Amino acid sequence: MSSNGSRRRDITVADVAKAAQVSKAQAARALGNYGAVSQDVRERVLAAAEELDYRPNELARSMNTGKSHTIGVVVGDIENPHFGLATRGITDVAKKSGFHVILINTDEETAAEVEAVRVLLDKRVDGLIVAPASSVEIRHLQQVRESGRPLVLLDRKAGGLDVETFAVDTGDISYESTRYLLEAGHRRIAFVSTLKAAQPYNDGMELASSQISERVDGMLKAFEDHGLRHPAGLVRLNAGDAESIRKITRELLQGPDAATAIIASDGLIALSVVEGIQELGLSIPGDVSFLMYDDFAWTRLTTPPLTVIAQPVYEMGMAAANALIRQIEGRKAPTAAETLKARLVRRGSVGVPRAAETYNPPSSHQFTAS
Amino acid sequence: MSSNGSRRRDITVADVAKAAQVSKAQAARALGNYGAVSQDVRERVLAAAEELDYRPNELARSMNTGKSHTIGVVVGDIENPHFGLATRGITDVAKKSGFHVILINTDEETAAEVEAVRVLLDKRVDGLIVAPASSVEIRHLQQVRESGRPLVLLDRKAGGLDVETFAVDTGDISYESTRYLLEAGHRRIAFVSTLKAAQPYNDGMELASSQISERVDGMLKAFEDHGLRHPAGLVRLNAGDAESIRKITRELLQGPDAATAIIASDGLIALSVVEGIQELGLSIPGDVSFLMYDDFAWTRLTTPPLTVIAQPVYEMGMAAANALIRQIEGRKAPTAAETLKARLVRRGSVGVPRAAETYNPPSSHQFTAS
DNA sequence: TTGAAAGCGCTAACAG
DNA sequence: CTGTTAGCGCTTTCAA
Repeated sequence: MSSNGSRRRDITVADVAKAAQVSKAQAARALGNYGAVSQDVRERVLAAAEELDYRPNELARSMNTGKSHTIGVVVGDIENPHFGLATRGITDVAKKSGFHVILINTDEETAAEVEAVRVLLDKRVDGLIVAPASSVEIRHLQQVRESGRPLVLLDRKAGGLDVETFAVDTGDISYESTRYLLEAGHRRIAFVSTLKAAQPYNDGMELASSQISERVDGMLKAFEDHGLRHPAGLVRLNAGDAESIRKITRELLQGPDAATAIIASDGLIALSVVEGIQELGLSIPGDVSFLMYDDFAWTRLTTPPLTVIAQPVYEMGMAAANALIRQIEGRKAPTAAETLKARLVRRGSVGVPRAAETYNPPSSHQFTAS
Repeated sequence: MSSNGSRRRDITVADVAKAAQVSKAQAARALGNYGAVSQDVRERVLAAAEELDYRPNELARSMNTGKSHTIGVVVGDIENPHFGLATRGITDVAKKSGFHVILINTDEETAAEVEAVRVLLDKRVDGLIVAPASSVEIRHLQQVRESGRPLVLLDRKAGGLDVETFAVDTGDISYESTRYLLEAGHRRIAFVSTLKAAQPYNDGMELASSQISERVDGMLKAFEDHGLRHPAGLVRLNAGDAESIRKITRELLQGPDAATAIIASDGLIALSVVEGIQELGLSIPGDVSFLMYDDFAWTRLTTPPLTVIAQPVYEMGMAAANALIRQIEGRKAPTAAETLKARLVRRGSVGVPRAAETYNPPSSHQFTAS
């Protein structure tokens, strides 16, 4: 009965209305679940719709209501589990609230991000969640604000932009972690990040990522408070593909001024740094200590298991989505914003540096003190 | 000049037309880049658009043209790097062709998948890429086909559905891997999968996933060709969360009939299985041999590095997206479909089983023969 | 080339 | 409650 075979044209409210012998308006009301419809009419319409296998055209609906029930998400790299998890947090919350998610990848290019935001706006998404590639180039985000469309920032802050932002505060944890390494006796502590920069890092340089700049600052401050100065050349940016990361690792670990500890700025970097260390035939933590951001499951499987900075990434995604949806629905912000705190998980990859052993011999090679 | 301040209403073609002193139709033609427009008009319109900061309403555009330049992607679990990578392949290709991607997660629930497909269709996506949670419950996919909307399957086949499918053929590689283990002397080879099933696995049971059923079949066939019968109780399904996987691992590895080798069906399972093994204080490959599907970077960092079945996941995503876009644009299928082949990467997690050592003492503990 | 006018499928006023 | 009549912003006839 309902097999329309090669019928090309979609069934519309008009068709349903005709079949149910009511006006288009009544059919639409019954179907769209708004306005006033008698029980009788509703039943006839719904039955007809069922019979005809009617499917509403959400585009037409959105055009009228102005709502698409879709939120746009812009991230740097979906392939990075950090964003994979955050995205999962977003989609889980979105689904629960009846929102759909359009995802766009930027490869951490601001140009791609500008384009992505534009496209999403053109598609009339109800709101945007953006993990800005740069904390500085934010004109396009400013414009989103001005357009009045809800916007929430994820993972990174953007200076001078008045937007709800959900980013783990890594300044404190960077400080804490660095102190931990300093107390273990490390002085040559390296930090490796993918952050793109025109020049190699030098002291006091402006970093375009709030995350990275927080981390570097935290590290420098820890040194300072320790009465020390962070040695030059140990903050390495532009750690892009696996090959370049391994190269950086080799450079960091060879020569008389080799680093005794390396901090990897994310899980993808970590993978290549550890590979690089292994390639050099060095052992962790015997020869080099190692610390990384993000607590992925695999970090517990290496020998030794890795000491990591755990970040509530999934929660961050959830919080961002919740906030955005709240904005979309015009509800007020809760009085107390949840805080997203990172945590240092001490496992086995941090030890006492070789040089320190002579004047500060530890009972065990592994460093586990406070 | 162009600061409209608190202007709420969006700029439309009508506004641009007025500003450019041409008809709405002409403005639309110039803006939409179709129809015939004189050089003069085009310039005036474009200038006016620029001046007013006009942005087309893609919804309205889509409603007329029927094309949304958007493809819908439905996967079981974005958090699983397997899909993360595949999704990356899809989005990369999509972007290059000017398509956008709407992503929906199903948690491997068919009900959620049915809903996801419906939503995407309602949103009038130009085409769909689905990684079906079940190879059996495919009515909704059948309906997509019937509706005439382009559809491509990813990662898993769906029996009896005439659809272009991009899935790595894991039957052969399963056979090969099992033979590899058999030749090393293993007889009690376990296979752990997340596949949801009402009952524990028993011989000849119908599996709802083409992937898993291929893998199990390949394994059984290898045993058969070896003149053996695969022992009962070693194919374990329903390996959901980390806890249940560790429990399964413990069960598999304890008692007189313990497995001597475990094959993990994906990277997420692998993580927990290896943890489970470590918790039992067993060593790989000394006490248990281990093999897993998917070659993630971390598998090279464990001690020993893990022997894996590498799958061209990114390529799979790319191929699926290319095929879908080709269908959408109405181009013919290429004569030769690319094949997606898995590859056994022998590293250090497969050895000779304890029992076999007595009558077949290997020179080294590690098994590396062909 | 151009412009007027008629839709796309739906929601939203406005009378009954 | 119900139906009629306008739109939403754009594309697409169809004449001019």
